[in-house]
Amino acid sequence: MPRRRRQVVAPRLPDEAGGPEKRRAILHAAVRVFARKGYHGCRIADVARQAGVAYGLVYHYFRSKEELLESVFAEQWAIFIQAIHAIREGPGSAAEHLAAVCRFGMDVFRTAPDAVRVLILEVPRTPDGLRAGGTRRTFEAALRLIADEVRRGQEAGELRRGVDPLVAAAAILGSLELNLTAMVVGILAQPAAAEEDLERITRQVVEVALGGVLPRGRGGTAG
Amino acid sequence: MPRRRRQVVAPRLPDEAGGPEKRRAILHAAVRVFARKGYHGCRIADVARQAGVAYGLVYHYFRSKEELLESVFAEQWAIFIQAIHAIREGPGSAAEHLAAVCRFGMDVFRTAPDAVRVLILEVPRTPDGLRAGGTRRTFEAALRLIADEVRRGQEAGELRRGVDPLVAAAAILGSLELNLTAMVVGILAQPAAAEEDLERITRQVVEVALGGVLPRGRGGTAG
Amino acid sequence: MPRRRRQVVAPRLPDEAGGPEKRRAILHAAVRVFARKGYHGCRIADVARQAGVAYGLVYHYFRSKEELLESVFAEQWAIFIQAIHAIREGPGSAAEHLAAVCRFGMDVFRTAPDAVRVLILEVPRTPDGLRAGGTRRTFEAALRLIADEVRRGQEAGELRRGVDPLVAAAAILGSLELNLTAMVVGILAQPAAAEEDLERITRQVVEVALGGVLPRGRGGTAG
Amino acid sequence: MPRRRRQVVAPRLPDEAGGPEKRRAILHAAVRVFARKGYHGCRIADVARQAGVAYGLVYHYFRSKEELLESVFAEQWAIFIQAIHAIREGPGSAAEHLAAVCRFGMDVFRTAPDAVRVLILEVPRTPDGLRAGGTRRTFEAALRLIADEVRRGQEAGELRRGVDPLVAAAAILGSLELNLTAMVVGILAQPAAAEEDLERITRQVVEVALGGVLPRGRGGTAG
DNA sequence: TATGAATGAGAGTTCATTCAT
DNA sequence: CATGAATGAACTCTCATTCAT
Repeated sequence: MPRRRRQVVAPRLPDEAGGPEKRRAILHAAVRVFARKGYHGCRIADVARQAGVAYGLVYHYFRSKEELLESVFAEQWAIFIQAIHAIREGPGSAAEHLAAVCRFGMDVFRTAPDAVRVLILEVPRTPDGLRAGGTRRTFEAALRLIADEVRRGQEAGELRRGVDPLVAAAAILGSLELNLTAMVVGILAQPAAAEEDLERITRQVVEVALGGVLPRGRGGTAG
Repeated sequence: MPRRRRQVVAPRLPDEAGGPEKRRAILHAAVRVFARKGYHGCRIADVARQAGVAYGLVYHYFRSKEELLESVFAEQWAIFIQAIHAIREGPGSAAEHLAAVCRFGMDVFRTAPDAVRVLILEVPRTPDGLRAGGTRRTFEAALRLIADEVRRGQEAGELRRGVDPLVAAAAILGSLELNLTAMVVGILAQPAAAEEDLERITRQVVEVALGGVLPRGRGGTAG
Repeated sequence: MPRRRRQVVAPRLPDEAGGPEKRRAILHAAVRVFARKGYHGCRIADVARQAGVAYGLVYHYFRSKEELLESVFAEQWAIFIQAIHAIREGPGSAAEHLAAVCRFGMDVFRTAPDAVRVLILEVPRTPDGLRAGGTRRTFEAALRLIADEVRRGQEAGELRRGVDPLVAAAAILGSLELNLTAMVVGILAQPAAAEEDLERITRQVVEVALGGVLPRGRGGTAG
Repeated sequence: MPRRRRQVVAPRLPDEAGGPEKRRAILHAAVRVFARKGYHGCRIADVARQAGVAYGLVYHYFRSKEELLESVFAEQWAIFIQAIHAIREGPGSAAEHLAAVCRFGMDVFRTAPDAVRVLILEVPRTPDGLRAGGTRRTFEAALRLIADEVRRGQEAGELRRGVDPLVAAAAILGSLELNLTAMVVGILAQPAAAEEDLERITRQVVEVALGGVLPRGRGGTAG
């Protein structure tokens, strides 16, 4: 099996969203502040100070604190979803695509741990969290996108059949997420860890997320 | 493969440990209220009203709102960890043990969806969340417990070697958690769903969490 | 002038007020706790703990926290007023009587600094303080008692005439009080200071309170 | 005895130093409210209402209720200390200076009884009162300033030697304070009293504070 | 007498949001 | 666009007081 993974990753973090410079400064500051103090633990004033803009300007660009978080979330997930799309349209099998998705997530953590921190730990804290609103829709969209890729793989005979693609997608994303969480909170290696450590963990996460823990060739499952 | 899973499960929800009756009422009410309105979205008054006690009594038993959440968390996870221990000491292979753990998580959701909701969605939102404090320690303990079981399975030759047990444990718990999340937020079936739906999902979650999505007998991994 | 002061002092601190033992324990504890943490800075629970009695017992003996403070105040001032009476009825001139009063105040501070602390710093903090209620009446009574002694001295030709006895009384008590305050807060010597230091300060306080700062034999006043 | 006292007084109440208009309004309102209901007996809402500003604005300018009281205290004593400095640098003997200080205190009471009420009755009741913090330092500074003037008088031979200047200073301020207290609580004349009453009391306070109650020409002291 | 769990009004503080400039 | 003073509702926590035992 070829080791040419990078060719399907295509991360290319767009280093800006739309809008004027100060708006981006606020968004960028929000990521850092949310990551450091948490959504509920920070004040609009903190974001404004971090962005180097006046208090009131935050409200010029965002209707409310919640909308600010949603914007952060939407922007980050847009990147993630965009990456998934790029990967899907790239070469490789469905399994390779899914692996590339995991790999991309781990890479982003290496590059921008704050953003991952916010996505993983803070986003569900918005007043209605994943229960309703744009955040939930975005989350569901990502899940279905992965599930769709699983289905394609099943149809192509590359992936095991008989598993609900949605369950499989949740398992893959969940594996990725909890491993990221473990890194975020310091149970696994920190983002500042040595390159090879991160690389090794990444490889294992991909391996387990897709291949499970059971030995190859073993018949049924454990349950 | 035999279908005698229940023999290793041994859930036995203890009717909530120590403390006087009113204390337990408050704890129980907190689970419901946190589940319904979220930790940040509810007031102590809501908990007191739900418990049918006076406002001040909450502060008679718990130092602060945060401590109340931590107590809920500790109590719920104690149940989960206790179940893991019981499962480990029961009969069956490591793989069966891990499967039983997943199964137990899904069962609890069926029995007490509010508790799962709080554990999954609310706990990480305490002021310091998983970053520090007893909550983080409890989380890490559970993770290491699972990892230990994985290691035992690897040593016994029942599970694939070459995978960091901690990574594998995070993958298993993450699969479980995100599938539960998907159910909690309604993307997958609700807890009120038909028995057979839940049973089917449970089986699949276990299957994917442990066995991955790659077909049996296939050699390496996808990445 | 004779140096036989002690003969007119007759302090004799009654080491108990009426009521059962536990009541006295509470009163005694209140003095210590009020002295250490202040009336508004302490809770009934603190007093109960210090007294070694149950929470509710405080309310068995005292109608309210305020009544507890008033009881402390009344008891302490009763001692002070009783001493003034004893001094008045003892031998010596009016000036000697007044000096003995000051001396008594300083002596009590040496013996029971906590009690003085409460009288000086805490009593006026009761909800209505010196503005109304029994506390104010007690304070006024003491002031008038001193003023009366001044008047007697003036009539006997021992003290300067032409000064309102009430003003003079306030001046004497004020001198005493602010010197005690300075000691209480540590600007002057602490109660733990060497005997001779306290003795010297006491002598000077008496001297200045009664004799002023102007040199003897000088005609009018400075103003 | 010359009646030219006013030349050394130089009160000149600065119309309350720095800060925007609303800040001063809050400070001014705090003086009135603290004077009327006491520090512990009033709520921030009372101050805000009295100042005609919104609740939250109090916290925009002052970190806490306690800081508000400290600010009131600091501002009032700044005026007092400034007056003492002005008096010291003005013409006249040390005795005249001390008399002018007493006179100034009495004058302020006539002009702004509320401020005096707060200084006398409320300030020591802040959580740590005179025991620690800026309040205690300010108090000590004033005391030492007076003591210094006493020392100068002693060195110039205008005042009796052999008295600790600090004790003498405490006696003078104490005389002043307790006479003010007696006026504040209504035992002596009210600030609304006739001019001549206040003038007479003022004269007597000065006379007693500096000259004591012993007759002129009498040798030793009473104690 | 004695206990301490139970009560609930009250107040300090925070901070998202608005608005005049 | 930009600013930051001004607003006030909301909420946590405290603690004096009551009461059943």
